[in-house]
Amino acid sequence: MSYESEKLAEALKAAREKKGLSQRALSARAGVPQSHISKIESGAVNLTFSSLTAIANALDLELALVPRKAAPAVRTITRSVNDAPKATPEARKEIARLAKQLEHIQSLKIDSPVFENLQRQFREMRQFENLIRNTDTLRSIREALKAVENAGGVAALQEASKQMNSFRNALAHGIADEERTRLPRPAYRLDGDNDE
Amino acid sequence: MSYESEKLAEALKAAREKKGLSQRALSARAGVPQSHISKIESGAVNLTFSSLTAIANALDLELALVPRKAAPAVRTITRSVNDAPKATPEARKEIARLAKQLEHIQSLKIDSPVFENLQRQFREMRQFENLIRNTDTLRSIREALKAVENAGGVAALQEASKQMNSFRNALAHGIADEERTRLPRPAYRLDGDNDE
DNA sequence: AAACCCGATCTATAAAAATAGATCATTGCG
DNA sequence: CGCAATGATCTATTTTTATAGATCGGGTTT
Repeated sequence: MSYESEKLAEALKAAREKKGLSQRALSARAGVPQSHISKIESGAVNLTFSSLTAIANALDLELALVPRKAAPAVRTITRSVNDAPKATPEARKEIARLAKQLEHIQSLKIDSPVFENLQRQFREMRQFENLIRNTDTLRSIREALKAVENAGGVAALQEASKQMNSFRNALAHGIADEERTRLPRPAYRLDGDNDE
Repeated sequence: MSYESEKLAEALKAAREKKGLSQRALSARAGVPQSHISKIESGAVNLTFSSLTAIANALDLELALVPRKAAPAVRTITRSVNDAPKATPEARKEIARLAKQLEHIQSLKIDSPVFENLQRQFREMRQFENLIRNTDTLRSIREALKAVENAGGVAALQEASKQMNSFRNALAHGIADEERTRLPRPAYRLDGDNDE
């Protein structure tokens, strides 16, 4: 296999893992069999354009043909986007557990507005999962959710929701801090109003 | 055939014609039969990655997988290269001065990691030199660098590096910003039709 | 007219991708 | 331990690409 296709295989695999998708999950999104994704990621096939775009699309990637002259600039831009801090494996794992727990509760058909709210908070919290440095709160939330099934009922859901909300807020607040230090204000503005 | 592959076909054909190559000439360069290139350009075929890279290579194009978030900026930089817009004479002049200044500092054999970092930032910044509209920051950086020789030392280097980094980021961000407000439609994109 | 180059279109064949589906060993969790 | 999910690996079948090569009509040049 060529150097190019090895790099492609690695890039696709890395992108998939970064999004926390399994091969089967990606398979469902992209409409490509899991067995084929496995082959692609191992560099065993010379995939077609349609497969490539289907998978790239499912991974929120775009395929671009860039002039060689522009390639370095493109790499710089891409890296600046990719270099956002990465979620720790522990955080990812804990979030996966939580997601599973929520699925389970959903299957119980509780149908409470409190639960819907909790799910929304969970989704919002996940947007900041890269910033999670400590999984204690997540574990605590999961503990609270266990009680839903046993005895807690709606009260347990409310406790979990409360914790989820403050956790999400804490993360969101943390972002602003980090942004400020990671991208220092230019001493001299280029021209008028830029972003933010 | 899909929308994406039609776009790809058009992009490849346009790139070939822009370079003034016939299908047979490209065929010789890329090692792909002319008949196949004809089929590809007419969108009659779902080409494989190896064919795609062979042809793209022969056309001085590079295939890039870019995060959707970075795609607008990539389109802009691509177009800015294709349309061959030139940096303003002032920007070019100021960059030349800066380069000279850096060379001079290099000759002083300071050998600090801060300086190496600065040089890298300078190279990355230059990739966006076509977008510079205001040279104030560049002049400010040069001022900071003058202090290196006199009294500033590494502290001056750090100040320059900090400014250089912000400037580069501002340029890269400015790209996306401009795209978002001025050009709702992409110049070309290979994978299109998604919902969202 | 004759000689060329262009891109599109055919034939025919070999090689490989894509697909559906089952299976397997490993790992983590209850 | 039992159960579920993971990625890799098979089988078998269908579809498609990739290739070499000839050919065609349309232009252009000599």
